[in-house]
Amino acid sequence: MPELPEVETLVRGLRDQLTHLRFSKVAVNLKKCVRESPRSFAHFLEGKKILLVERRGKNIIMRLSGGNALLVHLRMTGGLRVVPEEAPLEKHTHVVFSFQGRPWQLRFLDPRQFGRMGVEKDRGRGELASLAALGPEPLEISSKEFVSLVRSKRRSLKPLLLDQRFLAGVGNIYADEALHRAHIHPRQRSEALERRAISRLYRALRQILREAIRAGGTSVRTFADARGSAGRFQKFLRVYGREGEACRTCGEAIVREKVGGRSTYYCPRCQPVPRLSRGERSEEKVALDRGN
DNA sequence: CTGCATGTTAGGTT
DNA sequence: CAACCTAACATGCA
Repeated sequence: MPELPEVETLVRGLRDQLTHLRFSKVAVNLKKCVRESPRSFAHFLEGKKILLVERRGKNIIMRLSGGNALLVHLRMTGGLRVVPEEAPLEKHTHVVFSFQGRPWQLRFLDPRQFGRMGVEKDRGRGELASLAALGPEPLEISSKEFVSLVRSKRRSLKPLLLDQRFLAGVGNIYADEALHRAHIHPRQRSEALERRAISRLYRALRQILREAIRAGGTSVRTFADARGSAGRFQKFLRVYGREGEACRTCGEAIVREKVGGRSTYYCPRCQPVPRLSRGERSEEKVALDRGN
């Protein structure tokens, strides 16, 4: 499940191998992966040069000449690999890019077929319309901005962290890991979070993301970098996927629970249930008095 | 066989 | 409008 650190890992590998290359042939085997018709997609790209490879949230952006860009979103199980052209086509290979003067290919694989790509022209200053709604990058936003951003919302923290309009790039794994490191319960309401706790979350989130990038991402199921190597951050996960196992901080059993419709792992001792504010307590009391 | 997992979006409700 | 909920997508795995 590629989130910010996995996409960043992939982008770094692609940047090394693809910058300055020119597409020679683009073959689309599965129509729905590509926003345009396979013909116009391939025709558009063939002959174009890759100027830069970058990341925005969980999106991969390959900048081409004339303000054009190839955008790729891996969703849940998508992957990009650079392989020798003679390598046998792996199952679920849906798009194959070849390059002028290079004996290897870039291949897009995706067992679940949720990943999407498309070409797009920017609206000036490199701004891409399909990325306009994304929130700030967690590794670029300042602590001050983060505090006011959290304060501007009235939601539980877990679904808030997963909302790409709030912050770009955080997914289920790193949301849980950051909340655990910051000692904050996933159901804690953003509007009731004190400044010190918001700062803790800010630091925890950034630390986790940086460490995960350094480890080459987390490979829980399928993630691999551009050369096909797995990440190493799964060894450092403290809560994600560890239901029933001992918390590495306090020994308590890690709990799994749905929050905002998503599986959420946390330590009930390190991340205590948020204390209700005065107003919420009285509402609770009214509900109890009504016989709930 | 059943149900569940992931990320996103669309659609509807509160 | 903001927040929230559910379904849909396709496949592999327990």
